[in-house]
Amino acid sequence: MLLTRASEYALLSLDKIRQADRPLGAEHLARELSIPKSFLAKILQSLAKEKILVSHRGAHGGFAIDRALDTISIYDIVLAAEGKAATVFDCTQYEESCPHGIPGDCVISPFLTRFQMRIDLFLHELTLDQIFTNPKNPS
Amino acid sequence: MLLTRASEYALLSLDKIRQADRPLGAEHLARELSIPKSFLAKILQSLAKEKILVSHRGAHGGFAIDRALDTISIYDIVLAAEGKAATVFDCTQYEESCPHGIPGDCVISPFLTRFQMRIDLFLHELTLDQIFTNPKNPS
DNA sequence: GTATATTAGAGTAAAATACTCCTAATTAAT
DNA sequence: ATTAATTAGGAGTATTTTACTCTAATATAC
Repeated sequence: MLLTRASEYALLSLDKIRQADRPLGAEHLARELSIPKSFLAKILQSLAKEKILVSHRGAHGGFAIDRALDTISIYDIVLAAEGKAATVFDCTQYEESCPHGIPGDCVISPFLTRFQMRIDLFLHELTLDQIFTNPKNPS
Repeated sequence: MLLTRASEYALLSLDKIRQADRPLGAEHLARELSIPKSFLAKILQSLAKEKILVSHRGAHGGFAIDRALDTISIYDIVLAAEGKAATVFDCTQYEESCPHGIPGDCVISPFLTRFQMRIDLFLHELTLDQIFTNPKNPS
């Protein structure tokens, strides 16, 4: 799978946070979304570290969004949540056992590069405001 | 990662097989590509089962392609090699712990579906004859 | 009939994923 | 100031997936 639960949880949390008018705590979100609390906390911390969220410590603290939603790409969210970019296939990871010897320079490399570029483009162009069906404008 | 070594090995093998004028054995391919033999054998078997390759048992046996390359999509190759379709994120796998209760029906489902469709389309449209740089027409 | 192959199924080792837990550090309210 | 609420950080663990191996059976060319 290209994405893991970290991205799923990040996106579900961001949907709740964007609808709130105050910071939401990790525990609150975990309860509302039925997500393990300490796992979610880690993910929210990652999002904060990458400036997708702002975190407020202490009582009445929590996480909030202080950027325009159309400046936050899904690419960045996934990158932050997963801790690495979503890749089609990472040759460099198998450096020791690359059939061709030089990772990224075999007959399938052009295909992999093209495929990866498609995905990156899609995720870069897509922003937070685009992916959720707007609750203010229901069917 | 979206793809695993199974797909990598499948594509590398198919490149060799398409260039050969006789069936190539698993052992031969494994040696030439520096791929573990019994693992590659499994993958080739899967490709044969899905009619991407034809296999010939016994002496002078091996694997060959008896279809036009432009009728073999990368989608089918990946499906055969991996034993399942390449998915962005499979909610149904986590059925028991879906935050929303009904897998495939939450706020991120439209995004996931759209993303998956893009990938499927790309892999479906791309065929074996398109991904390799043609050795008969070098730079 | 023997050497050369694929086929089938079960089993295993290593790596990635999906978490937990504990101990700070920080801040709001009292 | 003290306390309660909350994030931050690091280390550790369980489960699942990936990436394989091995053995026995079956088929084929010569």
